[in-house]
Parts: sequence; structure tokens; C-alpha cells
Amino acid sequence: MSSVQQSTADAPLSLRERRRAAASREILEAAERHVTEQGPHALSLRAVARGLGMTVQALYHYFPNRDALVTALIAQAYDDLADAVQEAVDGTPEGDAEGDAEGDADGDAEGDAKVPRLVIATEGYRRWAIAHPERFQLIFGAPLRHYEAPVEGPTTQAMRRIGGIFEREMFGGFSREQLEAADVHALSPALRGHLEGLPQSGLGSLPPPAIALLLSAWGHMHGLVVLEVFGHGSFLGGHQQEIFRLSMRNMLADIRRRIPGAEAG
Amino acid sequence: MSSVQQSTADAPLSLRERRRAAASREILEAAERHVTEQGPHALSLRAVARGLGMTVQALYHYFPNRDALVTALIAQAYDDLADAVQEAVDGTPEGDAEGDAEGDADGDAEGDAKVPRLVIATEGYRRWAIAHPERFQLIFGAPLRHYEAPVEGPTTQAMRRIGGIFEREMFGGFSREQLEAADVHALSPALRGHLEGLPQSGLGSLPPPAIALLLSAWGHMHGLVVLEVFGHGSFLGGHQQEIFRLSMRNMLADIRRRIPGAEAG
DNA sequence: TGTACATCAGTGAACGCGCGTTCACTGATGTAC
DNA sequence: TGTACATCAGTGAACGCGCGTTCACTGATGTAC
Repeated sequence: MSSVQQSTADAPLSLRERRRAAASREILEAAERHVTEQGPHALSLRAVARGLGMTVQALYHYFPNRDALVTALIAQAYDDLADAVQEAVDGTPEGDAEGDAEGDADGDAEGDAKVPRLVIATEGYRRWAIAHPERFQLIFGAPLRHYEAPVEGPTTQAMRRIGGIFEREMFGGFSREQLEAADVHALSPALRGHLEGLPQSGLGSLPPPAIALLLSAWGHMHGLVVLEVFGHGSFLGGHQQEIFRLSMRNMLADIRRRIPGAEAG
Repeated sequence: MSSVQQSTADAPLSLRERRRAAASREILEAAERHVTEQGPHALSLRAVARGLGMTVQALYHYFPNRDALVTALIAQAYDDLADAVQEAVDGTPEGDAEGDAEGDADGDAEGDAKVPRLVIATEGYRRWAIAHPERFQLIFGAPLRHYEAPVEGPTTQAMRRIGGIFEREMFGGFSREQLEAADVHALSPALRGHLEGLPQSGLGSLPPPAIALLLSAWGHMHGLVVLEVFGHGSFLGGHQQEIFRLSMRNMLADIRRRIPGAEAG
């Protein structure tokens, strides 16, 4: 499906194959550039071709049609977002980070403050979204006209990667029993059953109350980022980063408070 | 600016004026219909005209160009969303509602349960978004290509209306002192100052810690809705309403717990 | 090492489409006297 | 009440544009013998 393909055997790629892969990559980069500069909805094959100094028709040697190019772009964006979250966490020691991970100009001096790695992770999410608003829009803004996301694929895989990171940082030190006993409003038996039936490779490995907490937290983080990226927080001026961090810290503390035997975060 | 206009004096509208206003409304409705059926990005003057059995050029008697039509549509959507939240709250007695405000087919029997009006309000927000995903997308999905939102206007006014409702339901019973003493992570002096400087007609009337809680809560609600509406929660099957309610209840309880002297929600 | 052949990246020309916008007009409706 | 005039909603024709996609082709690159 993707045009950046491996040779079917594990044999090293031939010169032709490597060139082809390079050309595909170049096209994808040009398309990314175009999305970044003009927004996702201005993306057209002709514009991409123009950006490369090629004719449109040449693109058809690499992507069967426009949708295929968009699909590749979306998959790439998901992956990059997951990478950004991963890197944010990796760049932070096991415990908590020092306060000033971002170093804003306006002095939101977090005096009291180690920053928990979960918060660092959410800040990675936010930072990527702000740095790449058009690509974030490509993923989360709305389904593109005439484009239907494949149900299972690199997309859901990247989401699971992010989910895995949050899960680790959120529930890392706790036993199954503790998580099972988390104090959340009652789940209906039907919901409980559904959550238990989720794939073990993903959320299904957690007790239902923990899944509920994780989903809620994801929504919380995502919502703040979405509002900011799409311009609905501009009345906060340069303080959006601080509000975000504050919210995420409160969120983490609230979650901890709901798990029996946890010291508040 | 808008084409549905009042006569400049308060004199009753003439026949001509009323007809003109009716025609404008009809155009707006046709445009709305088109957005609903084809998505915001498929909105074209020609399509709207077709839907009305008119020629395109006639529309130029009512809207100077495409952008003006889109602007009117956006303003209308904001207003309808605010109305939906308002109506959800109005339909609920002062205290809390009985559990089954929505009445899903799948039995998420909320046995324990009066539903706080704040939760009812957020469910109004969610319900409108799900009932009108394309119009929700029009507002929050992403800025439309070539469309710049006016900084102040019906848009921000509708947001303030919603904010006011949430504020009342969230902080209604508390004194300024209680809200000022709310237990949130420390706000920097700069942020504190900025929040205190917000317009008194809106958020500025609240103590900074309460503003922080409100914004965080808005993001929380919005994020869960956005993920659901844009299809990122489909793995939850029919249980998204229950997860949402659960999250909002937890959220309210967490907020209450942060205000001194409040009984937990 | 040289030759014949296959592969395939890229081009030129063309298609039919829907779009926003402008212009000059017609004809019905409403207003002033 | 009747007539002359102004208003203005709507039309027909046309503009130039960018789009995705198809087709038949050229010419360079790589492969088999």
C-alpha cells in the first residue's frame, strides 16, 4: 500500500529500489511542506508536483491517487506525534524533571517544582501540536473530505504507542489490585465487560477503572491542546503553557488521589 | 454586516424588508443543510444556490461573497451550541436531575444517581456536537481555508454565554473567599495578573484559581467530545456516553474537593 | 565485454469538472405625487 | 385612484482558475545472455 516499500525478501535494496524509495520520500516531504504552508485542505497533487519541479503525472508512478498520498501523510503525522511524546519522556530521568522543561520567556517560574514525567509527556504532545498545527489538524481536525481512515493500521498503532506511554507514567508504580480498586463513579456491567474485552496488547491489559481514568485524562489533555491550537485560547496571551502545565499537574494529583495507597502527586 | 438586518429605526419592517430577511434566512438554512450533508469544506455558493433552485448570482444580492456566508453560518452555529447548553440546564430542576437524562438503549443504569446540573450542561454540549458534527467541525474543527475569525463578535459572545453557564453550575454556591482559596498548583504572578485583567463581564469576575479550574474543565469536556465526534473513540462502541458522564462526574468531584468547605460532589 | 531487451521515471496534451465572481439585462414590486 | 418612476430580486452568458485523472509517448537506466 505505502510506496516506500521493503524488497519482499530481506535482500538489500537494489539501486533502482533505493532511488524509488528516495523519490517517494521526497514527494512525501514536499507534500508535508505544502500542508504546513497552505493547510491540509489546500493539499493537491498539482501543488506538490509544482513544489518538486515535476509534472503531476509523474506522481502517479508513486501514489495511485490523491487519497493514497493523504493516507501516507496521515500515517506519518501520527508516527511523528508518537515519537515526540516518546522523546519528551526519554529526555527526562526516571523520577521527575526539573521545573523548566520548556523555558518560556514569560517567567512562569514553577518554584515548587519537579515536573512529573506524565506531565512532561503531555507537554510533548502539546508542543508537537503547536509546532505542527496543520499536521495536527490533519490528524485530529476533522476527517478530510472523501477520506476514510482505515479501521486498523499505523494510525491506531501510533495511538497505542502514546497510550502505552501515558499508561506507564500514570499507573507505573501500582498493582492490579490498587488500580482495580480505584475510586471512580460506578461502571455499568456492560461497560465493564466491554473494557475488559479490549485487546490485551493495548488498554485491555488494565482494570476497567484505570481505563476510564486514562481515557478521561487523554480527553483532558487533548481538549486543552485542541482549544489552544485552533485559536480558542488566545485570550490567555502567552500563558497557555502555564495553564496547561497547571491543569495537567492537577489532573495527575486527582488521579493519584483516586488510587488507594498512592501518595498525592 | 449580516444580511438579516433590522430596519435602522425601530419602525416595523416593511414588506420588502421582511421578504428580504426571509430570503436571507432561507439561504442560510440551505447552506446549513449543505454543510450538514456534505461537510463544511464542500460548502460552495453554487451548491447552496442549486439547493434553492436559484442561480448563483442571486446570492450576491444577500451576501457580498462566500466568506460572508460562512461567517454567518459560524455565528449561527456558535449560537445554537450555546442554546443547546442553556436548554439542557433549563430543562433540569435547580438541584440535580434524575439519572437517565439521555435514555440510551444500552443499559448504563446509573443506579446511584442524581446527575448534577453541571454534568447535564456538559452533556448538552456533547449532545449538540454529536447531533451536528459538521457544524461542530465548522466551529472547532479548524479554521476554514481563507477565513479569519473576527476577534470580537457573536462568536466570543456565545462562548461567554456557555462559560457563564458552567461558571454558575460549578461555583454557584461558593463565596469569593472560598474560590480564591481553591487548592490548585501555584499560579505565577504574571498569570495571576493576566487572569485578573480579563473582562469583568466574563471570566474576569472570578478569582484566578477558579478561572484556572474552569478553563481546565472546559478543555476536559471539549477534548472528550472532540475525540468522540471525530471518530477517535469508536473502539468504545456504544459506551461513549457513559464514559463521558463518568468523566464529568469525576471531574466535578475533583473540582469540589479543591474548594475548601465544599462537600464532595 | 558487448549487445539486445525490459523496465520505468518522466513528459506533453488533453478531458471534463466545479468553483467564485462580474456584467448587462429583465421584469415584478413598491413608492411618490 | 391612476400614473410615472425607483428599487431590487433574479437571470443568461461569460471569465479564468485549479483540480484529478488518463493516454500515448520518450529516453535513460538496469538486466540477461
